Amino acid sequence: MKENPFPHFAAPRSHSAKRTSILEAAARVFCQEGFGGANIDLIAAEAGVSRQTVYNHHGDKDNLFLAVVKDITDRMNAGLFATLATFPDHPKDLEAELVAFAIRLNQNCICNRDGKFLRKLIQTEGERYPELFATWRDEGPLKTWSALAARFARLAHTGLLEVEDPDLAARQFLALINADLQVALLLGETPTEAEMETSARNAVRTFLRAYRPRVEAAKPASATA
Amino acid sequence: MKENPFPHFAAPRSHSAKRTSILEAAARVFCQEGFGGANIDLIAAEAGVSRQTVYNHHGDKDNLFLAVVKDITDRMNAGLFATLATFPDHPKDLEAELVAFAIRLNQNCICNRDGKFLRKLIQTEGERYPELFATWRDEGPLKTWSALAARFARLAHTGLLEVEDPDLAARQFLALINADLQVALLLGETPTEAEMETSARNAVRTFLRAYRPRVEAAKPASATA
DNA sequence: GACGAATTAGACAAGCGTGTCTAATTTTCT
DNA sequence: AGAAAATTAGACACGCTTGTCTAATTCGTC
Repeated sequence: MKENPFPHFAAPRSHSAKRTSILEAAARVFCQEGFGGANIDLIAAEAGVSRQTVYNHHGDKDNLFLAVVKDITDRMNAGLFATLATFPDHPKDLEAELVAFAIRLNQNCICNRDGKFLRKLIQTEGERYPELFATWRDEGPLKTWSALAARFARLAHTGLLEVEDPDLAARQFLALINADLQVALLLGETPTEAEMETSARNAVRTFLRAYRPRVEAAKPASATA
Repeated sequence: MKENPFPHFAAPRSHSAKRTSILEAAARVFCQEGFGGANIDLIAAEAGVSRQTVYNHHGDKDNLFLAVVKDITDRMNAGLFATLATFPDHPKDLEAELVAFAIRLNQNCICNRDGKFLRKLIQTEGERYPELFATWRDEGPLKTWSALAARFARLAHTGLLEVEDPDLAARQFLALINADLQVALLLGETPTEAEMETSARNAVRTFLRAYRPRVEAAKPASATA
């Protein structure tokens, strides 16, 4: 059925690949049906695996669900911080680079498959597993906000922005980024690239109108950087 | 078990009151468990009604679910437009009145029980009943945006704001209002009044910094009004 | 008080989903 | 090739849920 081109090197068919496959299928099904409506036979079928194998890998349904959430939150947080690392610390053109950053954030974190899944799982099962998602919140959004706030504070320090409360600025930046996408996201739709770009452009324009220094032009960093 | 103080006047015990009671209980259970996990026995018990009565009023589970969604969306939209009607069209103190309006919006529409239920139901079952929630979107958010946009356009016309795209301003206003509450809402928590007030204040300050006329002071209304 | 309609508790069949077990097969390692 | 481990299909028991049905009871009305 399948020839492995690296028979010596690659064990990755049976065990770990199946594990991944199960987690992905489970994520899909849990998201579409909710925990109560999810069906292990269906998960096994979508993963191309027998039901027993699902039980072998993750004891029972609860355990499988926990594994799915952990898997997604880990990937989500990794993507989040990877994208945060691309924040324009020394911008030549602040507006354009913030727009590009906002687009990356939307594409790689908020609007992608993991983002959609996580949002839905949290909304659906958040009250059933409070501590589970409390962990996620502390490790994900809270740290994201601090990290983003620190970047804005630094930009403020160089005079490019005028920010009293960097944490607030970070939250509002993220809120504005999604202002145009909220309903689509709520309904589970995935915005087009054009929509994400427009949304980012609108958000950054308003953000900068609110947070750019008001009177005298302070533009020291763009040349030195 | 229960004495009716107006035995002549009030028939409203058997039929219509039970109907309401069932819808409320069903809303609670559908929200907590999702459609798949919801249990009609539990709904009947929470409504203080026998299972058969549930089936008498709404044929089957699907029908009951549709009735619940219709009930909530109707109430939600009514509350939304009632609150929109309190928009400060002729403000003495624009910032303070916008803050008060934002608080009303959050308290009466976004953070209340119906708002929470609707958000969760849409997220949970939106893909199962696309046309159902498409109707909601067209009747609710879309009309809300237009209405709010029209108000902002009017304020811009009087010179109190400087708005190029009123629809965008409306979307961003709503996004900013929830910037500080997003995670709590996602997790199904209900923010305290103090949190809602702070969130509203922060939102309006930033909104006005972005949308208040920039250079020459156009402040005709505050004195004349 | 009596009638009719609604409600109730409970039993019931049918179907589905979980989780276990077994025996046969495939895959991986030596 | 041969041993050990993982995977598979299928059967199975068990419990839960939906939706129907019936007989008894309550409620509102006349």
